[in-house]
Amino acid sequence: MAQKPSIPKGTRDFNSEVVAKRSYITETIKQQFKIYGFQPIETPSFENSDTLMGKYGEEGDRLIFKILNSGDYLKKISDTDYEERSESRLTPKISEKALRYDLTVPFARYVVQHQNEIEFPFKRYQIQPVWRADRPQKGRFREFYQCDADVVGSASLFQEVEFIQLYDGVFTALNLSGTTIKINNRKILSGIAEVIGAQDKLIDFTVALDKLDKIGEEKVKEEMLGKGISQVGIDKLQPLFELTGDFGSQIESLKSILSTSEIGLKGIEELEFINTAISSLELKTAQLQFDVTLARGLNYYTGAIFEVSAPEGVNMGSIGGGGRYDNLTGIFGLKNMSGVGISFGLDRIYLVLEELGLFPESVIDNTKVLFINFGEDEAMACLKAVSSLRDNGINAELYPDAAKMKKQMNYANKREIPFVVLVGDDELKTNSFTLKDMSSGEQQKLTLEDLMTKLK
RNA sequence: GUGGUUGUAGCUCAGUUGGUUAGAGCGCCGGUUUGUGGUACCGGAGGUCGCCGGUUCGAGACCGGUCUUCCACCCCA
Repeated sequence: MAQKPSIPKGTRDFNSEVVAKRSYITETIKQQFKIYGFQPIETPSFENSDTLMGKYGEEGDRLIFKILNSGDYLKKISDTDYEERSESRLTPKISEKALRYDLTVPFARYVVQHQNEIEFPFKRYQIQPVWRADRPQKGRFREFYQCDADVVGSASLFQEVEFIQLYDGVFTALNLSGTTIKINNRKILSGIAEVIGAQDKLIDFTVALDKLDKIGEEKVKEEMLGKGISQVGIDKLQPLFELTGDFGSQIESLKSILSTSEIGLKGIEELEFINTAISSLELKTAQLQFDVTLARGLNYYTGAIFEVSAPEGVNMGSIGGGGRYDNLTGIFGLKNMSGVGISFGLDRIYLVLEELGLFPESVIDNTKVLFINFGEDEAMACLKAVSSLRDNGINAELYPDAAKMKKQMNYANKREIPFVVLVGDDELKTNSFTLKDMSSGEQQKLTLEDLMTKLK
């Protein structure tokens, strides 16, 4: 055999069964998106590099797949540029396009570009693949799907409330109960940074705090100290590490820490509003949890931030995330356009549903009946019947060759087709159809009409 | 980007300190059975041992590189 072909690292082929299961998830999500009033849009798989670069931080830029210019892309490079071997100077000259890294930034670009045609507040959803040049590992691919819903043009906190309901709605519809929607507020993080005198180190501070449940209190403090946050400041954080109790009481203790920070108190006020609303509306299967360590890497969030974790016992990173961004369209020149959005990680949700055995049996829309081929005349009669079945929405097929009976039956068996129809000499003469139930082995002679009703 | 791990038949995997012609189970194809699948029995096909190079009289096995798998870190869906 020749050298086997292959696909790039971190990409996957999907067989029919996987496609059926994946589309079960996306259809469920779509349905919920529509119920909440979101309309679909799509954007190109690649954008101009400057649309994407610099929007996800240094780490993000490194993970963006760059597309090499067409033609003789080295022609215009000067000798000095070439000799310098500076990646950051050379890359923009040989690559002017890049694969999209998420759906949020292209969406912001879309809103700014089409602002005059859009009715605000604008509610859109988008289900498309994104690409990241990451190293693959569990639940992590280089090509994966995001399912995003965003609203721009409204600063109302009711949007946040509705998004939490939407999360709950989707996971309930997928029969995935026990998810936890973690919520925090960027303003609270800013407030804390302010109180401990580390406003300028907000990112370092949040990245370190985010690791609390993973590496523990001491290591977090070490990392903060290492990043240049003062010991005095870190000591002020102590109450943070001792936060306990329910949503309400955690917020009360935070209030005292943040009493001197205007922005911090604003964040708390927002959280309280959302929590009160959700408490009175009630969630179906998900649980809303305040998590002060929740940071989320993307630096465009300015208000609420969300992250959804799978039910306890399933080892999987977050299966969804999102938040409020007050100025995302600002980077493309449209000011004062607050937005908030959430994302579902299709590929990870798939892995979770698979692990918990939550896919319904019926997701695969298999052929219902196979007509055995006995020869040209018989096949012709079969095709007529097949056509009427198809007209009635019954998945039917005719075995294309007059192969041996055993081979044809075997095919039906392997494909798990539940019924076969036999039309030979006898049936041709009497204009009838012998229907065989593959699981019981029973068979009976029927008219076309009876066949139709049996298979419906 | 850092560290580890994996690759032998379509699939799951054996293969001893380097030594003849690389094996098993399942699957596949054919037959027993020319209008009846699953079971049984019989027979058969299928491998440049991921790829490139090195050491050796001799490499599936040892060494280097590379690609790939999975995992952890970083970061993230």
